[in-house]
Amino acid sequence: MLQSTLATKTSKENPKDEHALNAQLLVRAGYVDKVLAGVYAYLPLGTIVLRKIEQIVREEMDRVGGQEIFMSSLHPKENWIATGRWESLDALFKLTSRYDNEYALGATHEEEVVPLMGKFIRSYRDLPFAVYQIQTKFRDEPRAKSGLLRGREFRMKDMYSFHTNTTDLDTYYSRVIEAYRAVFSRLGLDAILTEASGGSFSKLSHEFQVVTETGEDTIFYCKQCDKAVNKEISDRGLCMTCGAVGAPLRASEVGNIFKLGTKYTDPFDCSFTDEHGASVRAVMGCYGIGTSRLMGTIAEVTADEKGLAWPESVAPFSVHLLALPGKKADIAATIMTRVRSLYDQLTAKGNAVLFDDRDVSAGEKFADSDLLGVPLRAVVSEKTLASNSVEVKERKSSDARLVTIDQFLSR
RNA sequence: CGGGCUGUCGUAUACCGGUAGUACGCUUGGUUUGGGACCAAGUAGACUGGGUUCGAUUCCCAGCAGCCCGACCA
Repeated sequence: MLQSTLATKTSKENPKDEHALNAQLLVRAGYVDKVLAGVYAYLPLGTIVLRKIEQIVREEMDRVGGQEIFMSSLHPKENWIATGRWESLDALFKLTSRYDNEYALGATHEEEVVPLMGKFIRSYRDLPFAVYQIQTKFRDEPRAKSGLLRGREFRMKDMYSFHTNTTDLDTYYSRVIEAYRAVFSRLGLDAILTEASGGSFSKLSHEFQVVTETGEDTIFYCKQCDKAVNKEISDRGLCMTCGAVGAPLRASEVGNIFKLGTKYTDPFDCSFTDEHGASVRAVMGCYGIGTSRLMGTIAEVTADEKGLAWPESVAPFSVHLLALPGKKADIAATIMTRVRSLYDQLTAKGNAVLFDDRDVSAGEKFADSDLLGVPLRAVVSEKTLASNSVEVKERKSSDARLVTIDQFLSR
């Protein structure tokens, strides 16, 4: 799109109410805007990035047989009473209507998905299956912090699998681990499989952790096993596999998976009839990925002192085209004609191009380009046109090179 | 939820118990144009509620909001 028509602008100043790098850069570059502590609005650029992240997650969940659904955010109180979490989950947002009815805002969806899918679980022939959704979650966090890494309203993919027995759950659980690896790999992240506490869900769980100082978790990483253990279950940092002492690292948890067993099928009596005619409780697993936290984490770990630097897979555009028309009116007109034509051709070939056609200084265009973090920058000026070229530079590289327009178009 | 810090033009900041200044932004005009250009003019501000005081943006109290540390959490 044309940068002159982009609905947002960049800012030179860091917002004073943001301390975390991801939030400072995302706000300055106009990807998001803070609404409340831990609550952000997604602007045009941020919406594209979030959507690209969620599409990658969606594709990998589909690949392991997940069926996408979309549950409600407004929940009946009774479901949360049934599991005891109306009282025990401190972070649950509760609200009272003008008719004095009480509701919960969805902090997670076990209380919804079990009664919902339980309506269709009758026979062992109906199992296994997995359903997932990508949705906004609400958690009344006592302390929102670190920009997009810990919000009170945030985006999450949550998948729930239903099985006839724990062996079948174990098999599927392993497949999801591989699906998660694929997600993080496509997002350009090095996510470490980490053994962790199951919290209120189960004895143990697995997390995927991305190493960053802004992260809230401390993990002990074992190089030999390429695995880690969360400090919450191992104060001494011993590897759960080989027993070696791991290196302590700060990390951001971008995924978390649990074997729930019958913890949630019990209270809702979610059962099926087995081959022998007996009624058996269904067994569950649940699998979360915080997609808005992922956006913050990617921003955080890829940024440099000049700004954001998105990996191609989630970047809002693949090419940032800068026109530097210069001061001579006749030459400037020629340059703008040529660069508009180049923009049209790139777009026609399916490139997502951000075209800086604004009438601002070259320095401002370069600075904005670095801040926005589009993976490839292409500059057209009097100099480059003299050799019928564009100057190309990867955001993460400091070397620019001249490439002929034909080569650039056929890259 | 405990502890600490902070609330001033759109943004970032300064000063002050006596009519609030600077920079950026924005508007207009002119000069500029390969790393956030320059000149001129204009634009716009003290979180809310109490209290002290002749007078409060400044001091005190409360509320609200934000940030940081801790506890908690995807």
